[in-house]
Amino acid sequence: MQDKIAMTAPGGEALLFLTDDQIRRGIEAMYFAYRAFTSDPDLILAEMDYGRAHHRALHFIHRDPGLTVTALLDVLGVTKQSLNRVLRTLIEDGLVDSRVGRRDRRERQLYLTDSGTALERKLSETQRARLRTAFRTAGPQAVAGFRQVLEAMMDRDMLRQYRAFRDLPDTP
Amino acid sequence: MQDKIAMTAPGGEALLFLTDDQIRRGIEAMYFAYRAFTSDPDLILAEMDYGRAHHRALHFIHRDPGLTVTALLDVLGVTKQSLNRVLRTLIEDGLVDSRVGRRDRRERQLYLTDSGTALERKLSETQRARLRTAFRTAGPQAVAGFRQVLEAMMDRDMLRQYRAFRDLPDTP
DNA sequence: ATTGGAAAGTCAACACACCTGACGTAATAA
DNA sequence: TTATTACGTCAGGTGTGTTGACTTTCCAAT
Repeated sequence: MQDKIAMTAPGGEALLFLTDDQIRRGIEAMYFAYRAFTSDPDLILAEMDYGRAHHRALHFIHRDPGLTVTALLDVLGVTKQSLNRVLRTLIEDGLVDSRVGRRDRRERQLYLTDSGTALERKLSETQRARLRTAFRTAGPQAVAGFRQVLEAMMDRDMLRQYRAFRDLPDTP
Repeated sequence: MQDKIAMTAPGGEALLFLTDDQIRRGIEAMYFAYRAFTSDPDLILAEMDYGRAHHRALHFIHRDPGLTVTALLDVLGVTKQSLNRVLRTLIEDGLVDSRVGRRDRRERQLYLTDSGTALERKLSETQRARLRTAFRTAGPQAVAGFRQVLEAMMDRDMLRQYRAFRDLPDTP
């Protein structure tokens, strides 16, 4: 059941977990797991003519209420034209509130409305449920390894974004 | 550095790794890691008017040479119209060879040509390099956990596809 | 031998999410 | 005053996915 993961003596060369085949299995694991991971919210989103981009915007606005458009652009890594289309529909539909920046009035600070919060919760709950089950099944040690490997895969920029939010207040 | 992962006595309730915040971090880890994971091949693909769909087709044809269109459709989980557009360009460009099925002459069996093999290798090498580095950094225990959690996240169908290829010959 | 149906391929039309480039407006900073 | 930044928008394009309708090829059962 458990793959044999073995190391020879320190400095050894036969690191079974670095085999080409093991690496290939890692690649496919990423592919299939990510597909499963996005499938649940995709079903909900499709019903309301939204896509993953809407989900991502809701997620990061929820995580850091009051963040500016530029900050959101930065964390998502897309162009402003692309984000704007998504953001406009979310604002029109009353899920996101765009307020003039407090320090700098050029900036727009983004907040979820009540219904925006509700949809974000509904979408992420499906993913949380999946991850919770997977975490429980795999156990704490595996979860630690899961996060270690994923973090080691990230580029520096992404790792920075990933680590950025530890103890932020919910309302600035 | 290392997140505190703790369990109380068996049957305990304070499973820190199942905290809502820990789950959220898991969600973001998936998002950022997958983005990093696909960014390298995306750069290469963009240069040649290809996309991820082309990469995925090349990958699975490489993994299981001679598989039928239906089998590929099944593993990719897309419609035949969608796959066909991709497959047609790959065949036209001489990267994939489509041969009439041996058992059933209605079927098409798919093979990579030499240049197809070369491109698949070029694309996957970027991912393998990233994963190899991440695996080496995180260590064998973490890699085991990484795979355990990802497998636990998959749907049954995907897990079946994922497990399907262990000791297949390269040429049927 | 004819028929039913599966496998494969094709055409059309559409939606979504990304992109580049160019332009305009408002507000801060030099 | 001028330059820069932040934001929004128009236009045009690509890749990937969808439904629906249709034809051709071919195996298999009647």
